[in-house]
Amino acid sequence: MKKNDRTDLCSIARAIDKIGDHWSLLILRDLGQGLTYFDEFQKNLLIAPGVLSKRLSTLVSEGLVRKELYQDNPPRARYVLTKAGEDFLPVLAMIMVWGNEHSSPSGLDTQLVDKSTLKKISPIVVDAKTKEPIEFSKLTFAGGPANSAAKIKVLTERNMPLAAVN
Amino acid sequence: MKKNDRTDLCSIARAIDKIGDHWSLLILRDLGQGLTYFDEFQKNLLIAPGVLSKRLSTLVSEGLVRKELYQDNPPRARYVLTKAGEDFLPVLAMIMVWGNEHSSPSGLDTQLVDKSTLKKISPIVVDAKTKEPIEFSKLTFAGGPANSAAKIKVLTERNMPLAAVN
DNA sequence: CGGGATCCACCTGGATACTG
DNA sequence: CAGTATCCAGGTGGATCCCG
Repeated sequence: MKKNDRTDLCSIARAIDKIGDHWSLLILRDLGQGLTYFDEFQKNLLIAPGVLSKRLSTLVSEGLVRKELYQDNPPRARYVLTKAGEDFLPVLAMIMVWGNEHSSPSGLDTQLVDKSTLKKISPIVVDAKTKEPIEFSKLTFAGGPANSAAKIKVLTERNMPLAAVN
Repeated sequence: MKKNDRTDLCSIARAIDKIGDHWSLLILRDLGQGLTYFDEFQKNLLIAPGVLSKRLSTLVSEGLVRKELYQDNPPRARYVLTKAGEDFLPVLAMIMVWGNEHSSPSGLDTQLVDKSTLKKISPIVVDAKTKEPIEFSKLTFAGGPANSAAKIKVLTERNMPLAAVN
């Protein structure tokens, strides 16, 4: 896929262009579990060091990960999630839910738990206002105030709403 | 990445192996918006036909999409989401939320709206029981009843919980 | 309209070795 | 420990043409 091609059209496409890579998603998952050192990622993911290095620096430059040098000589670093990185964890949580439902033939092997109580958390997506579970069959993605000219063209051709009403 | 490598370890990794591809995610997004014909995807995504064909059949074989022949001669088909495919829309919704927050430099151009009222929906992830927003900093991913031997090894080495408590 | 078949350039990951 | 450097194979996407 040619990067930066449709990045002006849709925040979903932009987000996918930024983090929609297998390795990046798995690294973010591990960061969310508290892994911090280059070596830990490499051992856990069985990823080639060069690839890991590139993925980490991409995540850093995209603002999802912060690299902290905790020692100068020799240089040692740890990686932690930024706010933007933490904000991505709900996506991973819903991926987990989908995987548990539709891609776990031998049973449940991944759960979200409270660190201190170890109680299980079951994430669901609701509307912020009503707290009602969202029925996706009744919804659609629309444009917004900042529609680009190209997006307005696409939406109009497809007879889709240009923005939400109040 | 070698496919089917760590697929026995974690439902997140399995899910990502199944649908964590740029094109597949964008196709699912379009399906969620009601696009149905090969041609529509191709025009909207500017994707090479061969690639689109492969992605669609992968999605079909993975059970997220159903291919319906609505005409025999010449053969014509439409593509629609299955239950598993619809269940993936919450993931896309949270990707949209992240993109709107962290990857929309020129403003809001993608929103989730009710098809009939055009009112805006704001998706958030909450715990199914308490309906409280999830604080991801307090959580971690744990194992589950169906942990494989390999996963038990990893969790133990990292001193992580093997499963949730009740 | 709904794709299948080809061809090719390139990119990317894997493996391995090495270094401060 | 924390990467960088190198090399290589092959997979993948884009482009194009074609067909019922």
